[in-house]
Amino acid sequence: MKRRPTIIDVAKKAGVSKSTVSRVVADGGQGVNDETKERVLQAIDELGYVRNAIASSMRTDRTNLIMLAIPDITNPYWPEVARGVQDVMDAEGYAVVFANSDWDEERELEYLEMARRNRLDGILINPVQVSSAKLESSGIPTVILGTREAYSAFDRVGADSYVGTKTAVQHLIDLGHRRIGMILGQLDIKSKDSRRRGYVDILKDAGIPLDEELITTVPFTRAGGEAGFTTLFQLGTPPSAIFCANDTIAIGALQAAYAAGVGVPKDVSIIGLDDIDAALTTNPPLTTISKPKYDIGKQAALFLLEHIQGAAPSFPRKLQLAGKLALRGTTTQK
Amino acid sequence: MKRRPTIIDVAKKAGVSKSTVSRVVADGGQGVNDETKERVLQAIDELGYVRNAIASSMRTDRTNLIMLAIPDITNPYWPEVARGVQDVMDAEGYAVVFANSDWDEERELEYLEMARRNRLDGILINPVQVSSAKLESSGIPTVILGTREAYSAFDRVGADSYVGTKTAVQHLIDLGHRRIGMILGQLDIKSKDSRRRGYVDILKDAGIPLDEELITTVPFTRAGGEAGFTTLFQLGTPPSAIFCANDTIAIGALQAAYAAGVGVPKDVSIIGLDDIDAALTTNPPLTTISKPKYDIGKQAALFLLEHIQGAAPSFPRKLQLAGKLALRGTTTQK
DNA sequence: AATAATTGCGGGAACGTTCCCATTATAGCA
DNA sequence: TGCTATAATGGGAACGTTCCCGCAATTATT
Repeated sequence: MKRRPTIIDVAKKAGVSKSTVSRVVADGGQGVNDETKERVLQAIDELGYVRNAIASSMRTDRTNLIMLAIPDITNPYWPEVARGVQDVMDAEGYAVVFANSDWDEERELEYLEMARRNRLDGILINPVQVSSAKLESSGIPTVILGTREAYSAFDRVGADSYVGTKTAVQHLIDLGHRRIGMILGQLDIKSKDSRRRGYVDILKDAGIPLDEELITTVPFTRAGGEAGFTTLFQLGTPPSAIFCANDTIAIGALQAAYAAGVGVPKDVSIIGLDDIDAALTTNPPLTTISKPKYDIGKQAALFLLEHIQGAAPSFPRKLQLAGKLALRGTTTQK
Repeated sequence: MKRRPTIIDVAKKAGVSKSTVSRVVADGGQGVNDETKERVLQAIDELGYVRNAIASSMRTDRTNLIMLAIPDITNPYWPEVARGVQDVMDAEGYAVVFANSDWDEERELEYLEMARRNRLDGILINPVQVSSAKLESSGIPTVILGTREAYSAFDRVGADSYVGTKTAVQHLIDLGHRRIGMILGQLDIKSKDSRRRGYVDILKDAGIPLDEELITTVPFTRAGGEAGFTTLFQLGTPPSAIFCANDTIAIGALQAAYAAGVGVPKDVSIIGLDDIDAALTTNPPLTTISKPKYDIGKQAALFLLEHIQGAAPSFPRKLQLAGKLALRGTTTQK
């Protein structure tokens, strides 16, 4: 294995000191006159010198690497968020390490340890079970994806599910629906669900009495959506419209309706939340609240850059990006 | 900023040399007796020492980092491949940096440069335009995702689109179809298309004459699929079945059929390639050839590990994983 | 019992860069 | 003209770990 040229080799060839080469390579030539700089760049070219970021990191304690820790990259919500993160960080010279927590605390902790060991400059995480204290004690700048109150000590960026839910249910009310079902997704985390609050509040605003039997809770899967639809349609008076906690559930409900010979949107309107890719491929295409996934990733990355660069305010921020109604084919007037 | 404890601090506290601490931390205690090892581990615990992987890398020239370079993480084909890569590398203690080439050579080259600068241990890449010579000159162990002949000097892992196409068209033939259309996807790369070869060969095997007007080429988008369907259905004698170059095109064709009042599968059977998530959400669910995306990622990662560990054979390997027919709702007997 | 091999441990040097302080020459100001 | 400030450059040390060789003690072999 041929030894790679170092800054010392470049210095010798250009007839300058290693400090001067470093000034050209790391500081863009600041403090070096143009003639000297040219000599150095030429020597770099002739030798095929490639800077060693590991050695730089030893001295600077900066790696230009961050971690994006999410539950699972194959979940259709996350690739677009990831893309927003990557585009911002890439433009600033950072590389992004991806980690899948699989909704498991032990994995979350292992990745935290990896981040510490590798001296990563920052962490973007959609935490599942890891405690806020553990995140803080890593000593690495961290921004939370999602807006859970358990992490209120950190900057948080997420979608506003409360407002998204209200928008969705308002859309159904505007279409004349009064008997509106809701299929909630079940999480391991016992959190106060913003979707439920949004639904309850918008019904109250509209003067529609709350009927608990119109609310059912299922796993966040398509099969869960199918089960939820079946439950709601076995009621004495089924709902004329259903709000689903996310698109995956909504697609399951849509498929269950088709299988049961219930017309969508003719007999029941269905609306989701998220606007994943598949929402455009159903028949009819799914009406949903579109979460700005790319912008969530982008904004979280911008917050993290501020922390890394020491420019973040000392108080934690909570940024909730509003979703927009994506009116397609699964909702219609009662 | 409090200085973090180093191996020297641990050595002092445990009453041993730094070499002994290193043997405990890096070699699992090999060459250190149990009593000494326990003293070192206790000192590590009390001091909260965290190993510095950057310093290790300086000495070992190993980072335990690899790069996964793909065109775009938001393309529904790639998250599952990525997941296969991550699960294998994660289990071996490697972290994975993700890169999006956006089908642009300049970006590909920039990421290669980043990989060199950061002394990454390996590269997994679905190359678009970057040359084989450039990949070789990086000096970093590299495995190709996909099986393009332009990269025959490297180990390659991909799906067998030739066999996949033959399987799909054979399925249509078995259902009695003889007038079988094909919507091909257009790439910037002028490659000999294995899908086209598979189609031509299987028709010849079945004694069905090739009719060029049954072949149309569109962009790899849903809109492309719509346009391709429209073209084929404007023929004097439309096909009774259509093979689509990937699921995204197939979903577009399915939507165009619905919009044109053409029944699927009653009036035309449609089959895709890939088995992306959305294939399960169409109505009817898409019959397709399921590429083993997770296994492609996994196998490529296993090859890369062999290269990193110096255990790879000196001849390049080409591994093509067969797809399987996923029989759903868009194909039926003529 | 003597010699050879193995085990356990320590200290110096290497890895490749950045930072800091010192020196010299040049430019600017009183 | 003399003094001060600035620009350009160089060399030593730091960053935190691993590797290598040497030494001493213990175990195994002849």
